[in-house]
Amino acid sequence: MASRLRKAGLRPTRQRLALSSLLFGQGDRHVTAEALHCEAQAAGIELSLATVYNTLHQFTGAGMLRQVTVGGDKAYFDTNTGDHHHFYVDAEQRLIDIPGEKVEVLGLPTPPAGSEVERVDVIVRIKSR
Amino acid sequence: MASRLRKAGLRPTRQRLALSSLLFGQGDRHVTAEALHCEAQAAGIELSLATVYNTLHQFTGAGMLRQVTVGGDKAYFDTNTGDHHHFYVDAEQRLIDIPGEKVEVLGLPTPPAGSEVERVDVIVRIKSR
DNA sequence: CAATACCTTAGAATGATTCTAAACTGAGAA
DNA sequence: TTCTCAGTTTAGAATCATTCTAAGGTATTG
Repeated sequence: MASRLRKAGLRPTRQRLALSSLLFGQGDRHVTAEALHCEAQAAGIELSLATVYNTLHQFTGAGMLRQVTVGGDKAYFDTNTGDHHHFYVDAEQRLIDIPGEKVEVLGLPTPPAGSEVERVDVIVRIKSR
Repeated sequence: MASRLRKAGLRPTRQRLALSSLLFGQGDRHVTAEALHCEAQAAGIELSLATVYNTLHQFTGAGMLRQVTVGGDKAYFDTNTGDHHHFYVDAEQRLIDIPGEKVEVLGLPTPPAGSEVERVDVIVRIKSR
């Protein structure tokens, strides 16, 4: 775990190690800063909300997380950085992964001259019937 | 213009008429509340920012606008409510429409039991090369 | 162990958006 | 026309996620 941080140029501090294990110790997760902070506190880890924000951004910069934007008021961080998309359950403000291999987006125009595609996000907004 | 508002169950007030003409008087537009407010002021229309927010939401509720979420800190409102997608130019925080007819999203899994698809948003994030 | 560059943090600051409560106004009734 | 009232507007306060500041810790290297 520490080596993973070192490889990213980040010192393996107590706080970063703790957040790493919360984030990457289980399967794929979608967390908000606030939620992760609560979870850490509940696990007996003392750290400030600012540190959670810092860490999430540093991990994102290092490619260990991806930020997902769905439009609620909060930002989500996804531990799955591979090619995939999302269902978004509006009523519960919850994200569900959609594996990327199966999905294909056809017919996109070429981007404006001088620019290139960085990423294609597909968000399927769903509501209960 | 007034009839359009009446049809939506909204009184055609001075403020709503003015914002309507700014929004729908030209081609398709992507605006933020702040930007629309500035534009109105520049056009000599006195109204409060709160009214701009109220109006944008009412128009959205009436299906005259669609809210687009790209993840900056502001919300965008799109006068094009038809089937289409977006390029998002991160560096300029600017949206560009992608006509919907050409684009096809294949292979999406069926949504979780009891829920149904409300909308599929495709956002192509582009950066300058 | 000492030096130092990197980290963490409490609390303040920011900025978009929403809320509140009071004043205003369109539209139908009288 | 005037009255009435539900629907509107609004200034300013309040909220809330997020970022900033500056002061105090802590890995790491020599």
